[in-house]
Amino acid sequence: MTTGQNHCDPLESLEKAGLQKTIQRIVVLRAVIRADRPITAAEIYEDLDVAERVNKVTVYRVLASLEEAGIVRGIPTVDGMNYYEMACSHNPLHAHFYCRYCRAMTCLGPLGEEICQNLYPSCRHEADALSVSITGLCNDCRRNKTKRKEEPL
Amino acid sequence: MTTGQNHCDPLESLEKAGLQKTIQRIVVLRAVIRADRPITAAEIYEDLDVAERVNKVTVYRVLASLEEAGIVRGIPTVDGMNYYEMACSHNPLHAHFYCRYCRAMTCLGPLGEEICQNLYPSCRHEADALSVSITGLCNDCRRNKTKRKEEPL
DNA sequence: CGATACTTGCAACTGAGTTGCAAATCGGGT
DNA sequence: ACCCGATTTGCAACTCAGTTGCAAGTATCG
Repeated sequence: MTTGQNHCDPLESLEKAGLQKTIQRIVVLRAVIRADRPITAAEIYEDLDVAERVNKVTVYRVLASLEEAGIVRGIPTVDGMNYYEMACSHNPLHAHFYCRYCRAMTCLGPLGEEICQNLYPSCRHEADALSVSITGLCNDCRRNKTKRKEEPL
Repeated sequence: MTTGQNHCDPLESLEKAGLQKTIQRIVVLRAVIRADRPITAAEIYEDLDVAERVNKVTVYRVLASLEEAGIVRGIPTVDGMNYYEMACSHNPLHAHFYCRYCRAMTCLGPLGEEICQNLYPSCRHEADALSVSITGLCNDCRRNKTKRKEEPL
């Protein structure tokens, strides 16, 4: 589940959301699209080359406005970091895998209709987000288990 | 899903886990049991009366050792806070509801067998935790929507 | 182009959680 | 019951993701 995000056009998304089309928003949005997997604000900031430098604070603010506009989606992890992905690229109801060692987050694909049907009714509140996350060791980290010096979180 | 945690005995749990039975660990463990819903380290610290004062740092360290020993279970939220609940009180696979306004977390009950069966196989990694969390407004906060001055996160 | 509302960058701050280290406590062996 | 090494605690200082206030800059609309 790591393909097909490139049909999301930054300018078009901002237009539709009624947000001003600033360079900073376009740069951040492009970084999220380019990543093609959920990434953190810090990763976005570090991945920007000198030409498209954007202040770290701005990255946070842009992500917040993009999330509020429904353009990106935030995903929290066990260690309190927030990851962002394009909202347009998936069904809002899908599961993620988070490696507690290398801290990479991958998408496991959309949840089946039956699963969602089963989860929501049990909730007698006004729900607006459903997040399923599986934590553990990814294949790479598991393979390198014996070579590692430090311990996972 | 807020009952039946009191059968977890602090001393017995520590004994079984092979952890030293210090006052601090017992005090923190009692606070988690007393809460009868997932609570944060800060809440635990504030809920302690003068007689059972434990340093804030110790609360974090105790929770970490209790989690590692499998006595309590940590649950992350969208705003990066960690909630803890007794591991013995539920099936490890259950869903939580988190109110993005009052930040109270409640348990929605265990996930059905079919749901878990559906989620795990899609994951080709070494999974050790499955967390399902539904975020939104709880009934109290929804009811008071019109009265509120500040906005939810 | 010019007015106005929104956005950015900077610096200083917040708040959850961590770390280093000396003092206190636990618990197994005698 | 007491001693000693191993573990745990408290304190203070730190880290680090994320936020805030504010002045300067920029987008958009007429």
